[in-house]
Amino acid sequence: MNKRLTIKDIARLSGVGKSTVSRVLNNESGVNERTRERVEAVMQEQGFSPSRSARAMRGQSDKVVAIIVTRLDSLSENLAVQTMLPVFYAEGYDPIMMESQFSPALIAEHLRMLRSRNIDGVVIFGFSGVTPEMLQPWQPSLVLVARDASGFASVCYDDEGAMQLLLQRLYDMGHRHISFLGVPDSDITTGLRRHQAYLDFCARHQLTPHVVQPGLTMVNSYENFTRTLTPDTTAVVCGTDTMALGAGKYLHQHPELRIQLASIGYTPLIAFLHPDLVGVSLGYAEAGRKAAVQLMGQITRQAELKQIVIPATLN
Amino acid sequence: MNKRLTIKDIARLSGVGKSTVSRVLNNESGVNERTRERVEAVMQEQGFSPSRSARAMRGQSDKVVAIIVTRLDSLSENLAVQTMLPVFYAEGYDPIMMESQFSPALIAEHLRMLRSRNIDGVVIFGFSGVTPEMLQPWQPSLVLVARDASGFASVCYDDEGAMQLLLQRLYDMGHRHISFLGVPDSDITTGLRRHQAYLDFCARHQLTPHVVQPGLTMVNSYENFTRTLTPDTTAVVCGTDTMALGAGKYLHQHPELRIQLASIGYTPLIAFLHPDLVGVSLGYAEAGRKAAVQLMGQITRQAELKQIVIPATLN
DNA sequence: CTGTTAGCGCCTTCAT
DNA sequence: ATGAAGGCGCTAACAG
Repeated sequence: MNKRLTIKDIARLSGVGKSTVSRVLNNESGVNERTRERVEAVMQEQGFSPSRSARAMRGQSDKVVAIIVTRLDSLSENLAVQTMLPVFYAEGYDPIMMESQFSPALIAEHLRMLRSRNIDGVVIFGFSGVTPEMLQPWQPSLVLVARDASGFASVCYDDEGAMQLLLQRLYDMGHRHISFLGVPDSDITTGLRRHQAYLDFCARHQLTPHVVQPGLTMVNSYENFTRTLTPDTTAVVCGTDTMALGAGKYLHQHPELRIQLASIGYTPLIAFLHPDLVGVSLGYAEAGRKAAVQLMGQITRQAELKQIVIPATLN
Repeated sequence: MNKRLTIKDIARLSGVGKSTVSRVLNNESGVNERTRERVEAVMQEQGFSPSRSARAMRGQSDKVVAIIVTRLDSLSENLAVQTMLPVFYAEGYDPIMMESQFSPALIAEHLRMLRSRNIDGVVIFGFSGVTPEMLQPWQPSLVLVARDASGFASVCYDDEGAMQLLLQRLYDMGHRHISFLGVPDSDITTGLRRHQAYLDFCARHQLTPHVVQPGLTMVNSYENFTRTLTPDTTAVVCGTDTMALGAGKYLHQHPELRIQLASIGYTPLIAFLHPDLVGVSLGYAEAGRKAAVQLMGQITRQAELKQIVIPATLN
């Protein structure tokens, strides 16, 4: 590892002082155009890049942000992270990743190590169990995704809107007996909110609700699918695409049942396996981008702590 | 943001000199036990943690490694990354993530920015297109996953072994006419190697091979499934679990075909949708852990550049 | 406009 | 066993 060159070297090589090099580096005004060009040329040809640690020490920030996902193999979160990375890199920030595994204790531990690590900001994918108290110290430099909490910046999905979109479409298709196969209410967003939106729609349109909330896995959904069926049922809305997969398997095995399936969450897999399922997309990519931009705003420009809602779209 | 305390503060608070605090911090020998305890107590109660940037500048490393995945939403890579993260954190290294999107150009660009960023090491998930030349500068502090290259440390899956395992099982079940539905040979590992292993097995057991390699997507596999069928065919091995999903959809739609499905790659989803598919696991979790340990070894202990192969296991 | 001079927080001789 | 002093690469006053 030959020693990297420093601004001092660049200064010497281009016959100027260190500070001038520093000014060029930071695009500061007040540098002779000729000098600037000369210095930049030298930096180019030497492939010079300033030491982050040194800059970090002088200023305050390491230019590092953390992204805490619930699980690395969560498809929806991945789609969001995918769009945040470029935003962070574009602003010169390094994103480090951590997994919370749905454990508040782990979140707390991670946040502790992040503080000692002098991180600039955090994006946290929320879940039932993260309390505002534990996030408090990070409030100014934190963006919550998929959950909201008063006083915190957040990017949320429009659960009500998504369910509304789905049901309206089914209604327009002529369905009047639509069952709900969802996640238990213990999960605020994927469970309670979607459940509630379903009930609301039914009330508004004088439909008789029929609800089953067996759990959140494919197996839960598969094994309890029959419970969603009344003699009149013509359509079933699933709370998540995972549940739709469970329901879909049942329907594949019972082709005689002519039930229209619908679900919140539309993945390539679902589209492939169940082409005529009615799905809404929650806008993960959009959410990721917005969250990253919001965090950058908070960190670099003291932007206000907005609570953003991503609109859902029918597929 | 109240300014963090420094070793100077700790020194003052515990009535010793900066250097003593530094020694305690680094567990250096030659410090009076009493003094050490006192200093440690103060650090504890003040919740002190040294500035990484300052240490980094003072010659040590930033303790940052990069993980370059092909795509964040690759399930197999996620499973591997999942096990590497804890290893890195345990050694005090921060893992930053990047996506190559199967683009050699992107890899090159990332590596360039990583060098300027003064990263300590890199894990790269390989794919056809990454050439040893572009990796050369990182050779001592690089671990390749899913590909190998002479002179580089790597952690690979046992494609031949996996295929062998699969075919042997089918053979033991009595199948003598087994078709291969795989990825094109342009992909060295998931395509060529598995294809070759299939041919080898057929030759050894005097079976007539029947090969179809339409592409790597579910749709490719679904639309070309019939081409795998000869009048005698009783089983089909799929090169990847993705292809198995395509084949599985076709079979679900044609229950009259009694074809035994098998595939390399065994996911919870496959297990759920096709319980009687014969699958082998490539050992992603194991691979991730090994890769991380190997990289740490190279960085902190100049460990030799081993080429590790993870054994496949039948499910 | 540009060079000089101080440090930032830490580690490392070198004295004590 | 411990403290004082110097310097890592950079930025931010302050002079010229």
